Amino acid sequence: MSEKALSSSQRAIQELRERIFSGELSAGSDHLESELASLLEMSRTPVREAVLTLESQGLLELRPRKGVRILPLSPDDMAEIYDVLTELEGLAAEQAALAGYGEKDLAFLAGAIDDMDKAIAASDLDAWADADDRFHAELVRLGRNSRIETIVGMMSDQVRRARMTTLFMRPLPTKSNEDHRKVYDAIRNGEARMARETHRDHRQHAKSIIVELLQRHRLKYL
Amino acid sequence: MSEKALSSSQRAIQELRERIFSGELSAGSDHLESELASLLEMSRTPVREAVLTLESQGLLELRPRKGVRILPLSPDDMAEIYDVLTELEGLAAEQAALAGYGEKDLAFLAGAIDDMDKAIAASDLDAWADADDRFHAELVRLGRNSRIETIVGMMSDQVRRARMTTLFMRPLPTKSNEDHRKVYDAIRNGEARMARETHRDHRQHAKSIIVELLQRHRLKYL
DNA sequence: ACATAATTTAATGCATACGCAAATAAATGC
DNA sequence: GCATTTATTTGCGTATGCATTAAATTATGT
Repeated sequence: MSEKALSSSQRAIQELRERIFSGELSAGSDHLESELASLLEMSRTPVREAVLTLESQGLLELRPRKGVRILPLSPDDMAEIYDVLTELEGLAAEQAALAGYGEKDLAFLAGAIDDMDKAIAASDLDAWADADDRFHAELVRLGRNSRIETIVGMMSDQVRRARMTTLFMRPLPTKSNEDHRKVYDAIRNGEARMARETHRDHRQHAKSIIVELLQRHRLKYL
Repeated sequence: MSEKALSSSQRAIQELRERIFSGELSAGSDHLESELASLLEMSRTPVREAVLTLESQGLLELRPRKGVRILPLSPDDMAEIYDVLTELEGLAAEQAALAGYGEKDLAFLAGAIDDMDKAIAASDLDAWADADDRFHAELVRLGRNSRIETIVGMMSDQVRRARMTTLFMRPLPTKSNEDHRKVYDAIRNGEARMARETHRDHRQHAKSIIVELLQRHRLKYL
């Protein structure tokens, strides 16, 4: 078997991430290093390293003597993040279109789109969100820019927790998949400009929906 | 006086950065944690923290038992980074134009442009690079997206060392400032699309010059 | 009673120590 | 002489303890 004995700091990163996404460590809450250490049943050292890493990824903030604060996201933060995603994924879509991928290369992307259809048919929002993540991650991968992959990954993480909430507040994203298919087709046909602009519009649309939703519900922070 | 006693890990980050940019820690070189610790005259703990931070910023890489490697940049890396800068600064320029800044708000930006002119007149490339940095940093600041500021800062750091080399290999960037002024004017006049596209072209032009320069000189890594 | 100073508390930043695992060198077998 | 095994070294990951310093609390003077 491939039993991978991962180090304590790796485990700390992983477990803290999970607990942040699940909401067990809720946005805005403060936690002492020693508290997290005993929670994860390890010493402060690996926790500290994990916390530094997660800070650089924008998930939390170190406030000396106050503890580690899980960063809340305001509507403005969401807008910022979606703007970054719009630009970088837009470029990725363009580059993917220019790469001249064949059907086989795009099979995974197509699969994610199909999965989203299925999830919508089954009204399974978690499955939809999962497939949506795969679509966006794969799109960026096809763009072949490792920096963009990293940045988009970080930004996606930051909105993951907040999206959980908003996902259940809005109607089923049935129209969303039309956009995805348009992006797919543009990439498949090498229409770079079309791929970029279609995806841009898609993301900007998502941004406005979410930001308005948050503001309408007076959710100052998530 | 404002003597700010900064912590050892802060100092480690700062000093390591300086030594990376100066080339004292050259690209591709490996260094043991203990080696860096004695270099900075502190224990391994703060260097370790600094090294983790710098790794997340893309300046170096941790290779267990091999030491920390100062990351070299290939022409492809430069292309990746410039693509990211193009997109995000382009958006920043657009947003800055939409913000409706007055002359006072843009004074710092104008100052940087003037400094570049002076530097070129004096053939002072270091001063030019410095003013160019200020221009780009200020542009991004005016775009009012803290994530973009952070990312652009990181990407600029990554190319800083490499740019030192290329700067002295190419002709004086006299034309460059025409672009800067066009961007300035577009922002000043609220011409969002113009601001974005002018700046995009500017960055893409810089990208092609540098990448071709590196390839022509067969510089595989910097 | 209020403001300020002194004292205590407690969380962090850092140094140090140690065990493990990987890399290297030495030794043994064929 | 080469390969394989065993010993040795060495760098890293983690734990732990202490020093530092910011915050909280109490004390003191007006």
